[in-house]
Amino acid sequence: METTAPAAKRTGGRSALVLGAVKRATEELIEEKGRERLTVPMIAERAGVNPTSIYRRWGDLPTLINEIATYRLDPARPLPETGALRDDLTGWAREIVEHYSTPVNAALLRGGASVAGERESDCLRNRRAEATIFVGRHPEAGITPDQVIDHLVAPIIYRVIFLPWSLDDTTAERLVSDLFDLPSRA
Amino acid sequence: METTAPAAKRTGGRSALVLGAVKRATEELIEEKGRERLTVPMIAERAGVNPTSIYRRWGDLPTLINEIATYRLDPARPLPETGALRDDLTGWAREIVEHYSTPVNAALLRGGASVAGERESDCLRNRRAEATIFVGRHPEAGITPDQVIDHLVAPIIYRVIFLPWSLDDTTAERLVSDLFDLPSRA
DNA sequence: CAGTTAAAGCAACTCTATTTGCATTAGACT
DNA sequence: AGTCTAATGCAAATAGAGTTGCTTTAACTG
Repeated sequence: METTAPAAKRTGGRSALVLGAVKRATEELIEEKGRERLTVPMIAERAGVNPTSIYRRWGDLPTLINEIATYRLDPARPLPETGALRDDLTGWAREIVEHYSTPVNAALLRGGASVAGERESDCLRNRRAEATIFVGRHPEAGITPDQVIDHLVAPIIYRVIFLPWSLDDTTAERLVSDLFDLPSRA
Repeated sequence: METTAPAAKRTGGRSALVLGAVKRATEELIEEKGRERLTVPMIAERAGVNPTSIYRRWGDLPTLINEIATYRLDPARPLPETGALRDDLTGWAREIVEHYSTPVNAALLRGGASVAGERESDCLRNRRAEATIFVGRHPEAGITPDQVIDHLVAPIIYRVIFLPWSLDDTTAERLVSDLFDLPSRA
């Protein structure tokens, strides 16, 4: 039986080159033309690769886009660890805002959005994992991963997608501030 | 010169029928197949309309989807007006959650997301207008439209798009509660 | 209740995405 | 090195999207 992944047999050399070229080409083109005007042959040409190779590897464009969107922000990068939850989250949120301020990444996110829900393709699942790490370090703060998602990640992502012009380098701090300081109101 | 809009000349009768049929067909199909596998000819067939008519009216699929996504939640519907901001927002948020719990509307939203940013196609602009009305009625609460967007609308939309299974009928209240009650923390 | 013409239909055509079978290249393993 | 075969390339075939010119229908106007 093969519950264990089929495991790609050839990962280096030419295959890796193609992979990289396709990835790069997709990123460039999605930024230039946007998700809606992107096609597989277009990517293939830019990558100097045969379209067939793309179809055979990924099956279709949505799959390709989703894969790239998911792993763009390195899941292995170091996370802020200042000792204070608020500072950790501020640094982290800043990084996310900055990341998605790049047109490439914003475009990829929108592409990811259009295929989300259909499969297990939540290209932001890594963000949730990271949020969990942060709050786990400071249980005394009484903040839940869900709250971080709802009040920090969600607003950023929402604005990236629908109101990109509204993002600036004060956004992260403002949101963290809301998260911690929203006073009780009558 | 025609800087002034061409202005549609025929709005009733057959035109209206086509419009309705196309709208309905698009909604059905985007739910069935998802944004990515939707095509104009497909819609035309389901609607019993000639593809040409769609191309000529809307130009392309993204435009069509965006238009439908924008006006799905009737902008003229009555808004909650209980006298208390918190209750208004709770009712409103509930309505939004319920709206997007329908697969059709969720799919349309994702479709809207994939074309957002590229044009003035913020299919959620009406939500912002509504938020402004609510906080405008209760300036004493000290809540801004931006905060409503960030902490109420954004989390809902985020979950609709990426984590649809996480929405339930407690979501709206939870978010409003966070918005009002998030205690100050160290 | 005509006349005008916007909007829809139709059909042939173009263009481009996607598929498929086969040949070629080159990773991985011995 | 040599073998096996996964992965790519190539090219022809298919399919379906989108375009265009023209015809027909029927919504508005007077």
